[in-house]
Amino acid sequence: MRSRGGGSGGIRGRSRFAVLGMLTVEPMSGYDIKKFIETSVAHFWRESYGNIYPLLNRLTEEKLVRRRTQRQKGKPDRHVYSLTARGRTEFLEWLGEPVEAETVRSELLLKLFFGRHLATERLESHLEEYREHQTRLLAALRGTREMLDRNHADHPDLRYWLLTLRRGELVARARLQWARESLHGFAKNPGKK
Amino acid sequence: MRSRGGGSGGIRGRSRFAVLGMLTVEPMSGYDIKKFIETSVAHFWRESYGNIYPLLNRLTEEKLVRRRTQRQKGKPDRHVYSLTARGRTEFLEWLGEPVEAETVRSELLLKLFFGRHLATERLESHLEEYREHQTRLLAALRGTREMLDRNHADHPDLRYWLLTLRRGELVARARLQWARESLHGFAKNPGKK
DNA sequence: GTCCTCATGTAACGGGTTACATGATTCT
DNA sequence: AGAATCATGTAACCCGTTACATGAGGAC
Repeated sequence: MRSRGGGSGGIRGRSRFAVLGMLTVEPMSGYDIKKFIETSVAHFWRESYGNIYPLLNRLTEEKLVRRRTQRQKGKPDRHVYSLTARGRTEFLEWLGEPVEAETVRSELLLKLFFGRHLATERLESHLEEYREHQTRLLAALRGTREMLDRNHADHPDLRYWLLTLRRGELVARARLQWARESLHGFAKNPGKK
Repeated sequence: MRSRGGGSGGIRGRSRFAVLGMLTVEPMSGYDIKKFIETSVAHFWRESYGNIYPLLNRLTEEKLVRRRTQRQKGKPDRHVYSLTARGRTEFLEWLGEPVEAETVRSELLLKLFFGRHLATERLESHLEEYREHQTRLLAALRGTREMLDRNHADHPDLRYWLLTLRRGELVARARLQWARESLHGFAKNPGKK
């Protein structure tokens, strides 16, 4: 019996397709992939180097990507990866499959759920911090959007990138609204409702 | 050097405080905890039995909870856990600490981000499914809210429970709005924007 | 008869993070 | 002088899920 356990979906991890997908944009090194993720999908997806590098090696073994090595002076060799035909096929297959249930976990909500045991000021400071975080996030999203409009107005992926940005903005706004509303609620009625 | 690796926050897992917190509501068995989670915080937190039971054993060893065993006919012994003073203290400590950065990963957004490579119908079906999912979620949240108002109108935790529900509703509505808006966008302009 | 609920637990496994290791170059 | 950027990689380790194992009693 060898198909037990494992995250949420057998042997096919989530990260592999993220990486594969980034390579549909253009050939990149592991380092590039990380940077690109940070400036494009960071609001809904992250990867660490400790995940990316071993992954790229596995993908190379599986012939889903091809590696070209560029020698550099004073720096380690730069490995530029590009999709193979098989890699592209597998990626497209995944892309068409229904989205698997997402595991959501919000530590903030968990803390608020038990908020009765928390001093009102602490509770408010949690909300406060959250509000600030969402504000920063919104600003970052707007920044990204402006950057895209400026630098990538003709990029074939632009439309889809904006789609995800838009969701980020709408959700961040809703969270912001909720944080404000909740803070007002506690300001008016510190002890109880 | 023994404090390497590990999720996001050293040896203190996220689940332990979720479990500890549930026991502030009332003493419960592992089974109860799971059920309670499903009817209260499921929209932002989940736990599996395979996590809960071993966790309760560890918490018992660490003297953060106390176990009472109830014998039953035809069923396994029922273990009812309650917080110890130490357990309560550790829980309250955690409750006051700032919320750690949350890892967000949305497979849907990842797929849409690469949407250029997807046939428009498939892309729409992803959005469609998401829209339905959010609609069901909203209905469930409203159901929970009504249930709370009916059965727990005087529960000391009610206010905080409603707070988390409210966030669930606002965010689900925003996501729903986004899904509709995006579907309209693609209906009008299937090929490109 | 078959399915659901109650009830607890273990084994296997995949996944992903953080910290460490290394080191030249360029910016401040 | 010190920090950040470029660049790749490994080791340790925690976290949590799924599938399996077991079994009585009640509902339909």
